[in-house]
Amino acid sequence: MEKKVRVRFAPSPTGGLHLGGVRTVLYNYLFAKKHGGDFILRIEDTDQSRFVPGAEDYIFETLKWCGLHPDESTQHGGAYGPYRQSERKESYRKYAEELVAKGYAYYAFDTAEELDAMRNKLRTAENPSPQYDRTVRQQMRNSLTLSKEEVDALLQQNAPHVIRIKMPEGETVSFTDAIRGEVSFDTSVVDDKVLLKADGMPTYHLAVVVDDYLMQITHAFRGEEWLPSAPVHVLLWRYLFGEEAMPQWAHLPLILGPSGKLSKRDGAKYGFPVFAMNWKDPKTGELTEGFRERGFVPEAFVNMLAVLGWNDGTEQEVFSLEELVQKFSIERVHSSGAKFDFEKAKWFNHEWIKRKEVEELRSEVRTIFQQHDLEISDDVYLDKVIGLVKDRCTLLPDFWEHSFFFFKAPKQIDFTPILAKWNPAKKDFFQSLIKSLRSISDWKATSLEALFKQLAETATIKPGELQLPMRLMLVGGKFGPPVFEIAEVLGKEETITRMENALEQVPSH
RNA sequence: GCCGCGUUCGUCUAAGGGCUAGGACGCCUCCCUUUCACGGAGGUAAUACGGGUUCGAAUCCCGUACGCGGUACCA
Repeated sequence: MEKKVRVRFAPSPTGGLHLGGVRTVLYNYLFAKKHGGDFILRIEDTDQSRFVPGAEDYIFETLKWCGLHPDESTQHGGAYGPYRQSERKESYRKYAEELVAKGYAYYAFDTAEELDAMRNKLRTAENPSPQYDRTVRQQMRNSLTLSKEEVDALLQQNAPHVIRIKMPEGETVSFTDAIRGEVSFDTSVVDDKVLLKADGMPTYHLAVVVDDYLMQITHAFRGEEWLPSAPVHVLLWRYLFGEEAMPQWAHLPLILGPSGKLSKRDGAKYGFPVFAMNWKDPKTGELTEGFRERGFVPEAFVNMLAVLGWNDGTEQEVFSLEELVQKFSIERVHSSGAKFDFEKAKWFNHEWIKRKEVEELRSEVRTIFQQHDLEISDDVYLDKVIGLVKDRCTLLPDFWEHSFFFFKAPKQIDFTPILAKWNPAKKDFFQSLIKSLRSISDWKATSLEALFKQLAETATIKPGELQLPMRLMLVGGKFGPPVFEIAEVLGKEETITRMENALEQVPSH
């Protein structure tokens, strides 16, 4: 039977999208694509106080860069919209009221001060975080302790209130996690979570259940930090829509930093990015560096993220997005957290730069050069250069140091590496080399090398002793690809010009 | 504190009762190359601890330790 899958990811627009968040989206995306299902993105903006302007656009831009952009058809209009929870506000209250009517939830009128007072009173060394649970709800101001008349009156006059779930006592709630297998909880130790806030917005707990039901979500992968609240969600499904209709869940392991959970701070502290793209918080002005700006190609970023906690069982490590879609399976996702290793991330980028076609790198490399005030118009020449140096570049900005000399003749040449062994015979050699180069018709690295060696033999100088001077003349230092390949790309005119200029500069004894 | 989830080289991982625990990153050595890389060949290094079950345990069970997460009108 064909599987009809609809997965969802609900990024919060409250500040960037860290590695773990992108990976969650990625796994949801891979699973949906593999099974021919829809990949729905829901925007969780029910906490207006934490809303950060621009964050939503940032999330969509990030996913676009990664190649994970949801289909327009599943994101705008369509049968399951709207996709922004603030726009769905009205639909939640109804379900919360239904729960109250059925006796599974209750109104609570406690003020923030009253809640504080309760927690302060109950706090002890053994119980550092007192919960609003079955042991205290009878002492609080809610529809379980107040008379029906009082409750009705309070509701009538719009007294601020929330709706809390009434956790049953002594029940074991369990469900099967696609990664961890059966997980169970004792309801006695779970608190009476708020479902509907005083401002009428749902909390995540109510929203996720209602939305998953309304959007007919079949599978939902989310971070491990949600595991402890899973029993609340199971119960809500049971009370509202029936547990059979509940989506298949998978709780993804966390991505860890050098010391504990990966944080924005780690990035700054250890010098690696933690976001896909640069993110500047408009409220604090704080900038978090992105992989894109650091010089990563999206293929490498996605690849690196995918295998941080998943593998296909073979020894393959480099996967394209298409391959990942094909090979991904949620069962092979690890249950333990993975520490992020920037060195390995760089290795993936190196691999991808090597694998990518020259044309695919063109615009990125052009951007790098522009950052060094170098505008390149000749695509054919640029392509040759990229083809010659891409194997030596780990990050995109490396293209500059590995190829700037193809576009700028060296102004000053450091001759120190060859000075000690420099002599008139060598100078003669290069002068006759220039003469021969002028008349050579086949300007290819192999031909140039053959000619070079032949002339060296005639001059009875070891070719090896002449290659370094040649390199210095062409690029100005001890770096770059094989010297004759440089000459080939540079072309006859430029090569000869550079050699002549350099020969004039060599200090003679 | 309580609840939950985890634990194989430094790191990411393979091995789902049975060969000398395999691969990759990093690091080291050598080869190639009279630049530097790429590439090639080697090397280094792990089943947290203690009990069971079994002819046989990294693998199954129990306990301990450690790590992480949760314990908000945040997601």
